[in-house]
Amino acid sequence: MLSYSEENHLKAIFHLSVNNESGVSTNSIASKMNSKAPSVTEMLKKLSEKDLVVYKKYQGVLLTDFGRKTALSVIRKHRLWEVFLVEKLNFKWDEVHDIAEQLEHIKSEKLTNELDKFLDYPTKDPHGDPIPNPAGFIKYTAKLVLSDLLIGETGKFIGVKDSSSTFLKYLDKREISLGSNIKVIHKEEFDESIHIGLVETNLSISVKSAANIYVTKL
Amino acid sequence: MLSYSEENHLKAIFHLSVNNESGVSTNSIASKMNSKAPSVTEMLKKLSEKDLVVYKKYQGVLLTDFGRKTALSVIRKHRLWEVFLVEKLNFKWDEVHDIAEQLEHIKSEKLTNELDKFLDYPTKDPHGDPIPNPAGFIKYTAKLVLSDLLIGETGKFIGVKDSSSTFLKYLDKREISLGSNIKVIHKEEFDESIHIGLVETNLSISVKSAANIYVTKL
DNA sequence: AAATTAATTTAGTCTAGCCTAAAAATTTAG
DNA sequence: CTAAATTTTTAGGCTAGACTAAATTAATTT
Repeated sequence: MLSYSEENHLKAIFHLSVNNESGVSTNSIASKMNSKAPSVTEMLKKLSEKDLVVYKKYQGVLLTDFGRKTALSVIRKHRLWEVFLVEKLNFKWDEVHDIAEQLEHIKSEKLTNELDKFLDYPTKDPHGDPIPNPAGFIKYTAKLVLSDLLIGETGKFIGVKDSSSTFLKYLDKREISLGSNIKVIHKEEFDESIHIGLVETNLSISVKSAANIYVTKL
Repeated sequence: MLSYSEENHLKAIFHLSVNNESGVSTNSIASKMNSKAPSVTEMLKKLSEKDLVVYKKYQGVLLTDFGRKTALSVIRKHRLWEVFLVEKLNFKWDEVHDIAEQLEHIKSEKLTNELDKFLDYPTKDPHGDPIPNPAGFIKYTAKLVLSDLLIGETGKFIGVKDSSSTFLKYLDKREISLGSNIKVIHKEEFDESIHIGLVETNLSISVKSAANIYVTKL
């Protein structure tokens, strides 16, 4: 039985592994966990004891298959609960993260699988992130960021990179929502802002925003 | 922000207060919590600091209004989640307790209230226990135990005193379920067993069981 | 390649929550 | 109304998980 802290560390390592095939650093984990390096070192020793990670001093850390599966089970729960909150309890996509952070630690396989069934086996959470299946398999969708589209190209908005409540609320205000088809009309050289067409309406957003919006080319 | 342990102690004190208007003993709390007296003493000091209980050494403990409200908020969540598990996720009434023990600590008033709405404002949990309203008000129903009914009297089964999974499964097997109308046909003097009529069918149960079934006289 | 800088680990401390054993207070009984 | 029994509290210890400060290892720079 893993503690919340152990599960959270596994999750952090999982997310950091995406860009760090060779090993995740102690500091990067500490920064993601809002803790300090010595706390992480101590935890890595414990996770290593339990065969959840492969850890050698000063060498960074990587998940074992078992650790990866465990992390994915937590992520699965997190994302299923997010769907539940939005689909069934009228939450907005910017309100669900903190509650899902709590719910993801509830221990009951039956609960997770019944929830999955109740939600009719969703494949994406409210931010467009894929939901792992019970075996820990994740179906990744090819994606690029909006700012990578060229003028004249159109993409379908399929996810956010920055899922901060601030950014999500901003997207709401601009009426840019998951599933929208976005066409790049023009790129302003001066301030690098990007003029986009949203089905019918045109609007302009910053490169920073555009770099946080995942799209698939149409 | 209260810890799980603090919330659990408040809940235990609340439940024990029902039969102990004058003050709940350290040992009784320890036994309900599956812990030891010194751990309870320590916790009582902390809860007292936070004005959740009134505690004087060697004198037993009672909840303050604030403590009572806090306990009821936890109980409310516990029972709402139980309803959710049974009504929406196909759980049986004997499977929900342990999961609700985890879910009851999730912190989000909005979540609780939206869940309440989603479940259409249930007033009882799957074991017949009343669900406190958001203000912490509980509507108690007059009830007596089945073994208190006299021969010839009929009662409606409205709750269980012993909600152990063993007993609940036993009731399932005997096909005695919440809402059944139960008529006492005969009481066996020899072994004190009670013959009851369940709408049409007649069956016999032990006094022990009958003392764990709450009914209202019809 | 040595020296400086940065990252990581070790050492030692703290708090929450639990425990056992011993002491103190209260209750019960003779 | 004392003496024994019971209950409760205190004292002291343990573990998990966090921290700061110091030491060590690795990486970078000159």
